[in-house]
Amino acid sequence: MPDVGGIAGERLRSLIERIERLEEEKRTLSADIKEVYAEAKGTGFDTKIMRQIIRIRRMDKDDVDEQETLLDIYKRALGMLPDTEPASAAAE
Amino acid sequence: MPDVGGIAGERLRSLIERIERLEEEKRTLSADIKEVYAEAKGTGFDTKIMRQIIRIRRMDKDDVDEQETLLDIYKRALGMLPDTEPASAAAE
Amino acid sequence: MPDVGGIAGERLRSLIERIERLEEEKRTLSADIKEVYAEAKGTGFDTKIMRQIIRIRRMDKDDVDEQETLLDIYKRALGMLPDTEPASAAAE
Amino acid sequence: MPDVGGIAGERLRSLIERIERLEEEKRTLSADIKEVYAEAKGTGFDTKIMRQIIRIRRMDKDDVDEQETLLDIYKRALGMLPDTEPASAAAE
DNA sequence: AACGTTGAAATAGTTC
DNA sequence: GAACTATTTCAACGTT
Repeated sequence: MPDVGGIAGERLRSLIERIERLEEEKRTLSADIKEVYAEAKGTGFDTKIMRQIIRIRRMDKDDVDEQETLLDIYKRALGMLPDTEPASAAAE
Repeated sequence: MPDVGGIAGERLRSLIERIERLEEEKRTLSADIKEVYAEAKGTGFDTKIMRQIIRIRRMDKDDVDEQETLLDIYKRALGMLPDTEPASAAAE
Repeated sequence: MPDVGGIAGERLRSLIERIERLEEEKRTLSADIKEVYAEAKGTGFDTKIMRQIIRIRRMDKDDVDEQETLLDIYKRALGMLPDTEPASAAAE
Repeated sequence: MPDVGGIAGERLRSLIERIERLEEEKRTLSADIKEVYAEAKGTGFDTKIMRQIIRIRRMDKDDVDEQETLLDIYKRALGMLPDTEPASAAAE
């Protein structure tokens, strides 16, 4: 650690508090998700199956994302995209 | 599932999309947190220790007071506390 | 898997059976614990509180000393501890 | 709770210590299982697959057990077993 | 007996 | 790629 108790202490505190805030937001979202599942269950849906569906869709999406990344690489190699911009900027 | 393909299908889709949106937000926050840790590391801090501090602070914050009263009765019965002092006095 | 159907098959079976035996023993112990709780409940004790006490005693026993030294440095930097005292002195 | 600090205290302590001993044994078994998995991994086996196999075998066994229970019920209904004894007399 | 809650197990992700 | 940590999932338990 660079320094104890001085400026570094303040810096560390700031970093930690930023993380704690972000984690708090994550926890809120987790609670929201839990609520939606509870609502779904109350309506008669099987949440275990829902979880599976969501997992599958996420994996499918990852595959698609991966494909798109590859596609961009090829496009760029072919001069179909500018060299300096990220691929996702193309949709802006 | 209450009904397949009709209104229930729409309802299910809606629930799943809500969850997916919330999970996407969570992923964004996770990425943010990761960034802060990377920044901290770049400044020379030990991220492993930082994680421990954050964990400890979180546990400290957890409110256990409401059940301590009952617990004290049992602890006292077990000799884990003196008969005459309140629980919180034990650490003084 | 290193080899299918030959020696590896026997090896695999042996490993799996060892695990299954250990898990069976675990299940027996869980049943024993459940019995003790049932007995306690029959005698008039509040098993929920008992579980809490057991959890607390387990946590108390956990050894965290080795990492406290490093932690103290950081905690001090965060103002969570006085500059001059060791961490362990705070509980004295 | 029946009584605080007197005989009940001793009784409670005894119950808790019995549970703690059983839980300690459980923890030992868990560690043993972990070791076996580590050994398996070291030999080149895929532990994730192993876990699946063990789960499947356990479920199959549960099915068999359930079948046997049903079988007993039918047997009893048919007078092939005495009315007053449970099928698994060994558990008495 | 269904519900929510909690604790353990498994998996995924991250770091070294 | 191996170990550790964090997250997620699954099962058990008490409760209503």
